Amino acid sequence: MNAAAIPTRPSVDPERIPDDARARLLQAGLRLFAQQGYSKTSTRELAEAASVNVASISYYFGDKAGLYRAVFFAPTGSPDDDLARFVDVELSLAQALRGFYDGFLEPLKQGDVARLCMKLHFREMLEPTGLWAEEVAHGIKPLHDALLAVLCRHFALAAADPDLQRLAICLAGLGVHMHVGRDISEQLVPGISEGPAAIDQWADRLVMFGLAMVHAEAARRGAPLPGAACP
Amino acid sequence: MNAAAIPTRPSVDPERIPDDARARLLQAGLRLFAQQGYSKTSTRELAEAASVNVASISYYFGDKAGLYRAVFFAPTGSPDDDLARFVDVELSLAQALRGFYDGFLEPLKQGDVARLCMKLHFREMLEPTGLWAEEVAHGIKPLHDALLAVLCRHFALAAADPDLQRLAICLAGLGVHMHVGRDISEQLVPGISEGPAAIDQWADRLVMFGLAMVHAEAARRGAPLPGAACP
DNA sequence: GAGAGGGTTAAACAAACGTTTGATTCGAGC
DNA sequence: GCTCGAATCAAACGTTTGTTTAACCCTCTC
Repeated sequence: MNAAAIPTRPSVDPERIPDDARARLLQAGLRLFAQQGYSKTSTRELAEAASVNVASISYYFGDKAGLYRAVFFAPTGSPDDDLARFVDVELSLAQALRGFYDGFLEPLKQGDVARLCMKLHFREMLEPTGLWAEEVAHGIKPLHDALLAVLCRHFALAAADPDLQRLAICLAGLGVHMHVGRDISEQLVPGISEGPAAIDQWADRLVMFGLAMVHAEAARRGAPLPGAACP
Repeated sequence: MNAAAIPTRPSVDPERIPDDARARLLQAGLRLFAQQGYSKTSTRELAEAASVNVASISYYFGDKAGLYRAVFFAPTGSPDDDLARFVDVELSLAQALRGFYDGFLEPLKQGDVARLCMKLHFREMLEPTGLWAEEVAHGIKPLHDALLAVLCRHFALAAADPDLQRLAICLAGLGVHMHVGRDISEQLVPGISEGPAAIDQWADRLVMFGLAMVHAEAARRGAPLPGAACP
């Protein structure tokens, strides 16, 4: 079927939460794709979970891949919002790191939707498709570059060198691991990430650990930062 | 077909590297399952990659899932080896962390086999099946507990509290991220993880960052460790 | 009331899937 | 020379896959 023939979201009323077939398909798609992956989720399973007919998938999204694309790029909180949390030049290093990790952890405090959305994105990490490349370019690369810029500023560097890249990757790694390793952490230490209070405590620790890593890198360079733990 | 009828590995000669159909299937299975996942890999694709007939899969492993199981639990370097690297009570904290992260990073220095094996395991992390639970119990839990024991010793604690658990999870997170986020790191900073020399440099940094995190936690507790950066 | 058209439905489609079958080849053992 | 069993093969099995078809509601418009 011609892609141009696919009907767009009918009657886009931002005021009322839509509960039509299209919305239910997006909802079911997010849950099923995130929980069991693309290939293991059949169109009939999707249709049944959304309480719609199988044909609705191709009717609204062209095909199964179209539904997946729509789910993947569904409103996931603008990446600019995450950037705004920590790029401000007025922010101290600790404040910037706080904003950086808040961007990672806040979705965990919200409902299952945001969590499933994250899981879906991280799933693409292991089986890179075309979508993931786009996500890296538009969602992750800007975040990484922004973090590098913040670090450069505090290190008084004109440009990032490999060691600063490694620091940035490790800082991000702490945040990534909160999502990727969440289930296994819960299995090892039940309740360690359960509830908003626990997430807030994680944020405190991530900031503390991140700060320690930055100061360690500064010390290695022989140029301790102002406000370091040991002046 | 009865499971008991599945022929076990014929003529187990540890001296000679076997190149029979069974071995080639395991090899192809590791590569294909790790690269594109279980569902996206068809039996015909496996058979063609291994240059064997499709029927050989059910002949040697019962079914496709049996081949996957065999690949998953194939000799992946005993978990005890990883433990032995850092549990020695004689080791300093820095030495223990060095051993801990070496266990994570050494597979990255070896050939593709070890790397694919890691990828296969981390893939199970996102779609937990029965196999993953077993891997957690036998491969990851001991590692986590051993790391906790080392930390307890250096912190002079009788038992681990939640904050020590968080520290251990973050320390492990740095190692995990080296595998999970490797591809994307390479995409963000080409060459950052290419070659054994780069991996060694990563090991140095991970130890440094890990040490900084431990010391930060000690400082937070108001009980700096001996040998801290700022006595 | 006739017509139009978006939305939904059950049924059917070809293709691909995992698995099984039965025949064939090969080499060792008696 | 013969048998037996392990190993391999092409072919076919029945199921499930994603997708499409054509008919069928509805609710509006004229």
